[in-house]
Amino acid sequence: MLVDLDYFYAQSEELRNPSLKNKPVVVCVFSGRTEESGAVSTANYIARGYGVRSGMPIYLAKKKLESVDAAFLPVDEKLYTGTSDKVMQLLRVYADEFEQVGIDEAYLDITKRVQGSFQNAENLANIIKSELRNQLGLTCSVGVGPNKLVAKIAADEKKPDGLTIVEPDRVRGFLEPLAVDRLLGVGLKTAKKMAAMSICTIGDLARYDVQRLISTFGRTRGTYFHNASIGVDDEPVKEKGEAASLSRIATLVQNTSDLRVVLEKANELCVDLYANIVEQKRTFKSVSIILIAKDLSVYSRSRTLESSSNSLELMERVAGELFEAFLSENPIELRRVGVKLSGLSGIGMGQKQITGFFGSRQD
DNA sequence: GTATGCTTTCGGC
DNA sequence: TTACGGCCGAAAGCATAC
Repeated sequence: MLVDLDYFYAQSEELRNPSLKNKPVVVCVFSGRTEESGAVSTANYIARGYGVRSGMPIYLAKKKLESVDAAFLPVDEKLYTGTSDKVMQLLRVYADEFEQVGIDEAYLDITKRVQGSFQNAENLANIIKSELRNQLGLTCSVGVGPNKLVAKIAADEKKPDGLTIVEPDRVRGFLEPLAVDRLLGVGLKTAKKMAAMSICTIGDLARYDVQRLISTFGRTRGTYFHNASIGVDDEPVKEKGEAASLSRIATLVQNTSDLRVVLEKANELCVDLYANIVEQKRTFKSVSIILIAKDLSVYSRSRTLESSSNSLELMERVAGELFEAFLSENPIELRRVGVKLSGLSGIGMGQKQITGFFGSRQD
């Protein structure tokens, strides 16, 4: 079962301030460049009715709502994390195995407790929906299926406040007419590539020769696409560990190719990241930089250290060198810059390394 | 050949 | 027609090690 909270950020705002419920609510990431620059994070369904969508420039969302009394609110991550924690605590109780995905979704393996019965699963889904509504005042959309892949697509089928059950013998028929981009891993680029191969629906994909898929998309993705198209998926519902990377990205006040301006911002991001790794008592092994040009094209560069570190000075130095090297080779105007730390591990360390070590001894 | 590590890009929310 | 965030993980593509 997949439980997906509806228009989560905007719904959290409605929960805090119920007077928002009868008007368009647009939760925005303001970049700080000008009064209105930035993008829409989430909008409630009233705003969506006016054509507002996630990722849309705020300017455009305002234009679509210019004649309406609408609320444009800045993201309040603390509020949403608090709401999310309560939701997850509630959901966890109903699962044999539980896996939170992002801030607003969770997979629940309920096979054992419903004894494999989809009728029992439907009843449980309805109980969960009522509990979320009555205890927390939130609506969600739920998908139930024989595996994670089908549950996910089922949950997307009816929103908001939906419930879609897909029993095993209905899986093929359910997926067949849907657009390929409903599959996880098929975004704009892959969908275009598939369209050029006359693959538009999941059914088209299911009928396509596996070997051709593999030669076009590679072994891993080709096989995945084929299995996904016929609803085959054996990914377990499994608790996630700590995040493997930590990043900060920010928009510059003006586009620039001036290294000094970039480094000033980069160092701010490093300080923020440093506070985070100190708080989490973690170290980093790689430092990456992310560069977004004025035309919104994205670049990244990274360097792996010889040993793990928790030093702010080293982080700033490596990021600085990467920016310097990039800009001297590509003197382009930048709009946004970011810094990412990966290869994260706890200080003292070694859980992963130790299991990896013993695991590799077997052959 | 297979496994592993690193860098870059893609895609989801 | 333009306009435009901030994260995260997965996978590709390449190099090197076994």
